[in-house]
Amino acid sequence: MARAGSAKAQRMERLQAELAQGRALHISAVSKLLEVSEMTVRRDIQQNPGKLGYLGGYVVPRGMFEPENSYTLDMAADQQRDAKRRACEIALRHVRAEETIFIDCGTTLIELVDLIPNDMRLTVVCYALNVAERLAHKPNVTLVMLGGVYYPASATFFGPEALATISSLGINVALLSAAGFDWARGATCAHFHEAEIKRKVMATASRNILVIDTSKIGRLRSVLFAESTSFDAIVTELSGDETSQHPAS
Amino acid sequence: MARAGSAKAQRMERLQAELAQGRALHISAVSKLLEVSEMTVRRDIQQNPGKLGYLGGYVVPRGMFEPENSYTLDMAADQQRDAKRRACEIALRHVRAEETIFIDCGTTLIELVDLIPNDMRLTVVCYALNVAERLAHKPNVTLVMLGGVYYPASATFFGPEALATISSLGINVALLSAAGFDWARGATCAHFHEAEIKRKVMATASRNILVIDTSKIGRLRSVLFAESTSFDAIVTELSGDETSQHPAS
DNA sequence: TAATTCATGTTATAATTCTCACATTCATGC
DNA sequence: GCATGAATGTGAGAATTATAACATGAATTA
Repeated sequence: MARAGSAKAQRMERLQAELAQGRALHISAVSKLLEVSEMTVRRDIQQNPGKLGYLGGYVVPRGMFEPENSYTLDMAADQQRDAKRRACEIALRHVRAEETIFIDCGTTLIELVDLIPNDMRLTVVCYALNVAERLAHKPNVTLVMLGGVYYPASATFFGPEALATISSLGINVALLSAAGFDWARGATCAHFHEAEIKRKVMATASRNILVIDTSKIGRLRSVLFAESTSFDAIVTELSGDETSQHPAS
Repeated sequence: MARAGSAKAQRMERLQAELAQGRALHISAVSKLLEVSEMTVRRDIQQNPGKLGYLGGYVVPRGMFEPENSYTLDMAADQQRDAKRRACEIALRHVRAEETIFIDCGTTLIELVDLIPNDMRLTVVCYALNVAERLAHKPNVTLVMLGGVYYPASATFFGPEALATISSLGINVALLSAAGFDWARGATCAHFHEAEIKRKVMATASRNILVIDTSKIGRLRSVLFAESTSFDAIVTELSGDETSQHPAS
C-alpha cells in the first residue's frame, strides 16, 4: 500500500522543490541529492508523469518544456496558455521602460514575466511566490516583494505590512488578473485576501489594466474586487493591435 | 565575414521563434527543421551562448534556467553539502513543534528545510527566496516572509518594512548562518543588508543558534553582525549528540 | 516461519549522443 | 583560374544514457 508520506512521494516533493526555480539537474546530481541510484530516479519520474519533466539526462521542472519524444509528455498543460500569453503580449505594450509596475498573482500574468525583454529596465512589485521566482532571474528588473503569511492556494503572501507597503509605493501600471469577469458586475477573484491586495494596489496605481483570457468573461467568483469601470484598460487575447479597449477612459 | 543576416544568424532566429512557446526540440528535429546537419546545430548553439540552451539532446529556450550553471553549482555545493546537512540535522534538535523559528539565508540552512518532518507544525519566518520556495511545499508549516527589494547576490529581500516586521514577531528560535566565523571576532557575512536583518532578528528571538560548517571557522567576511557570545549555541557538523556547545549559556 | 510483494540496486547490453579529425562546399579576393 | 578561409558535412570511436533482466532486502500476509 502506498502511504501518503512514502519515501518515493517524499523524493518527488523534494525534487519538485529543488527545481522550483527553473533549474535543470543532471540525473547524477539528483541521484546524489536524493541518495538513491540513478535507476530509481528514472523510475520515480516515469511513474509520476506530469510532475517533473525529463530531458536528455536532466530532470527539469514541468510546464517549462514539452519535449515531443520524452515519456514525460503528459500535456496536462493549461489549455488557455496560448490565450494567456497573447493577452500578456498585448498587456506588455502598456508598460514602458523605467516604470514601476505591479504584477498580480495567477496563471495568466506569470506568462508576462517571460515576455519582459531582458534589456528592459523595470521595477516590478509582486506578492506571488512563483512570479517572484521568475522575476528574480531578470537582470534589469528591480524586484519588490510584499511579505506576509503565505497562502498556498494562490501562492501569495498577505499581511498588514503588505497593505501598508503598497500605499508607500509609486506604481505606474498595475497589471491585474481575475478569476471571473462580468461587464455588469465587475472583476472577481476566489480569495478574500487577494482581493484586498488588488483593491489597495488599484487605489495607488496610475493605470490599472485587467489582463484576462476570454474564458474568464461571464464567470463569477466569490469576491468582487473592482467594477468594470475602474480599469483603464481591459486586455484579452483578442484585443486588437490598437491600444486596446478603454471602457472607462 | 559573418554578416548580420548570415545563414547562421537566420537559423538562430528561426530556432528562437520556434522555441518561444516553451517547447523543447530534439536535435534531430531541429536538424530536419533547419535543413542542416546535427553537427551544425550543435556548433550554432555552442557559438551563440546565451541565446539558446542545450540539454541532453534537446534544444531548449534560454533564460528560465541555466543547465550548466546548476550542474556546476551543485558540484561546488556538494563539497560542504554533507557537512551542512549534518549541521542542520543537529540544529533541528533545538526546534520544537509549534514554535516560531527564523531561518536565515545561504546555502547552509536551505538544507534544514528539507529536514523538517512533514508532520511537524511550525511557523517559519524567512527572507530568502529559495528558502521560501522550499518551505511553500511543507504542509504543516506556516510561512512568513519578509518583503522588500530583492538582492540577487544573496537571493534575499530587504527593506524598512522587513525590519519593522521582525520586531513585531514573536520568534522562539533563530537559526542563523554566517559566511565567516571566528571565536575572537564573531560572526560575519558578506552583505550589509543581510547583517541588518540578522541583528534585528537576534534582538527579538528567544534563542539564537549559529549553524555553520567547520569550513567557515577562521574565515572573515566584510560585515560583522554578532559576537561569539551572543549565540545561545553554535552548531557545526561536528557538534556531538549532546545538546551541543553552549558558549554563552 | 515461509511465501509474497514491492521498492531498490546491480550488471550487462543496447542505443544514443558527443567529440574529433578530416573532407567538402561555397564565397571571396588576388 | 587559383588560393584562401569560413561554414558545413561525414564518419569512426569515445563517452554517456537507456533498457531490461536479475539480485537483494525489507515489509506484508498467510
